Amino acid sequence: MMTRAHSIADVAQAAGVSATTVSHALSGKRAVSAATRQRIYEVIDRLDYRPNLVAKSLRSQKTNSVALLVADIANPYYPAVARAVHDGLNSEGYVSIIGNTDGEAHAERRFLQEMVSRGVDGIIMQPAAMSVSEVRSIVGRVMPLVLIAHERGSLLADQIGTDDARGIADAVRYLFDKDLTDIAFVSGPEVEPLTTARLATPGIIRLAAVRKAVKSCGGKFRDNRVEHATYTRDGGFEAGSRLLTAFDRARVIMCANDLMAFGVMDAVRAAGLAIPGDVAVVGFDDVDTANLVTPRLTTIVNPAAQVGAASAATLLRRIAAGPDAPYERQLIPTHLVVRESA
Amino acid sequence: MMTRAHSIADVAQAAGVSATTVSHALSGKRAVSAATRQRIYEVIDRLDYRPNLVAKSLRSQKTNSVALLVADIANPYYPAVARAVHDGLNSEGYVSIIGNTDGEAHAERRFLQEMVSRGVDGIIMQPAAMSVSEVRSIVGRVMPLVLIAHERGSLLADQIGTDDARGIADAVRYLFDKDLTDIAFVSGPEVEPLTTARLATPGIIRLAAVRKAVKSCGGKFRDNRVEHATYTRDGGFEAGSRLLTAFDRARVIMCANDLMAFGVMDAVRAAGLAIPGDVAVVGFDDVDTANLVTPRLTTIVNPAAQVGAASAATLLRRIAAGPDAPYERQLIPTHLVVRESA
DNA sequence: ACCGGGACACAAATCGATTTGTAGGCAAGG
DNA sequence: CCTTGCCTACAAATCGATTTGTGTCCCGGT
Repeated sequence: MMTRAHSIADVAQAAGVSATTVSHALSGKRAVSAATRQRIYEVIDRLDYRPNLVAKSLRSQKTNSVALLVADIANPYYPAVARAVHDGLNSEGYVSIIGNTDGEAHAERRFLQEMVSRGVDGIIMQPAAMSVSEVRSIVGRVMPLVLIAHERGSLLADQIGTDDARGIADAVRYLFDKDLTDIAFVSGPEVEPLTTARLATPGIIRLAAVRKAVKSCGGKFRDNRVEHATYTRDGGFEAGSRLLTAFDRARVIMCANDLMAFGVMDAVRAAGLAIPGDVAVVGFDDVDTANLVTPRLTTIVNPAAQVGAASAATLLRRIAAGPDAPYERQLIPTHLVVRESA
Repeated sequence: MMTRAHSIADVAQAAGVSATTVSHALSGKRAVSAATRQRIYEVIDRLDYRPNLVAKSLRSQKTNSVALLVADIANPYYPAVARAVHDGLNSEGYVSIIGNTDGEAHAERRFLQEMVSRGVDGIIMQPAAMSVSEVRSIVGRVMPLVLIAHERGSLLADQIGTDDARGIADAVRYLFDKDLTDIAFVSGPEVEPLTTARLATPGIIRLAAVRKAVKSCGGKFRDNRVEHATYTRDGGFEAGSRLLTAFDRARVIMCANDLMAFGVMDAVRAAGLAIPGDVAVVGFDDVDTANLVTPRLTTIVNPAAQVGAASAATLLRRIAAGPDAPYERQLIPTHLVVRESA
């Protein structure tokens, strides 16, 4: 027999009071006599009554849920972000609905639509294929929205980004101190000329940071030292191979992420060269694995957990402050961690 | 000015019809004349109307959402599971609410309660601290529930497990072929005697499988070759060190997971020994990193994506079939992948 | 001319909670 | 003795959609 869950009306009837009184007993918004409250609690226990949050949400126009949109939760970087977001919001009573977009615009759009329809109280998103203004046009002006992004222009949402330039400046200075001044860089896939709409990719941002850091150290960055590749170990292997077979082979290679750095290390070994003796390698992100490979990877710490925590905290502030408070932009610092590969 | 989102009533008014007609035009449950439908669609476009899914859920008693409860999404194993679950359910219109329990009973209980109150249509859970019957007592008999677990006893829910014994048998046979018959095993933390209520831990299950495999290969498993440790790299390091400093030092070490295997490899190196020349090491899980360490780790593939996909598929079947269909139990095979460490 | 049956649209009930208006009972104060 | 006000509890409206019952109009068949 399909006994449906009990409703507040069942409780009211069993306790010999009205639903109103039960509601007030639970919420405390109006006084209920001690005797009545006692009776209600007993009935609730006995029937194992649990309030229907869907009904509550409909009435209160608040779902206590937020959406987290990332490219791919199975990537090494996102789980730490997701975990921190989860913890930050959970303690305030929010649950997280997670969406994987694979960086595809239509998936991002579909998810945003769906989340708006579901009435989430806020959205944390790493936009991959959509412009900020397009995101806003879907979610509306008042939806609390935190972007995990590097956007420079005018703000249409709160933003949490990482200060990639800082860690990169550290790294470049460190390399210069070791007299490794002719730095090569493995960036992300080549991308169509930046429209104002689109966000810059990590590869582009980090390349620019290297350029600037080299210059400010008094060095000279050579454009033929840049290789483009996919953000994978294979991409790194190919880019690394090209940098090593050139007539004037690279002696220091920095990479836009750790996965590529692992591929570069493969390429160096395949060329029969030593790390860091012949070629020094520096990564970016400091995924768990960076500390496990041999030699252990010198890299720049990209603090995923901090990004997640800051995103959650900012979203909560936005929900509390309303849509008219000025947008926040926060930069999480990055820093170099020296291990064995450079 | 705070312009609230449009409701079906707004659409009806603007189109000069009743809300009923708009609903029927959208759902197709009853006929609506072509002209009227056309007009309604235009208004919907113009107002950018999107149905409120909370209201829909209240009426239909279906939220098109499922909960995924794991110990820690930031662990290396779960993201792949989560991703597969997400994909399997998303294509059927479900969203996933994710909960991290850290393996703590009270967090598991709290989350289950919350998800029931939120009216999720199903739950996929890796129980860590709760017994199955306790889980059932919270979620109720009719809630579609898929457990990612190894439970042997009577079924109270659908179960997806991995056939750890199979990959372990492969591995043991492989080692015996190389004449490595005196196998040591690094298991998980020592645990109080099993109550019938509690589920067996991976460490216990895998240790038992090794014992059995050794016996069926005609070998003899020695109990002093077992070390207990936490499922971490540090745990593996300590357990490995103990196995190596013993008078009769181990020459083959299998581990309950890859992280421990990495720690064991550290210990072997710290002892100045070669892998696999002096000591062969075998892991379990095949996390991404297993293929990145030096030497590359020989391990047993624990197919997280398959587990996730099977969980999602099973949950969908359960939702379709209702609570009275017999429970399913599915074992995902594991297999050995030979690389360099053994 | 009458009846049967589509086709089409609307009103009202429903899902389960919250919130507001109101009313009865009782005590204190003028 | 009557007013004022507090305490307590209930009835009804509300959130936004779906679903069912009902009614009207119009066409074709006899």
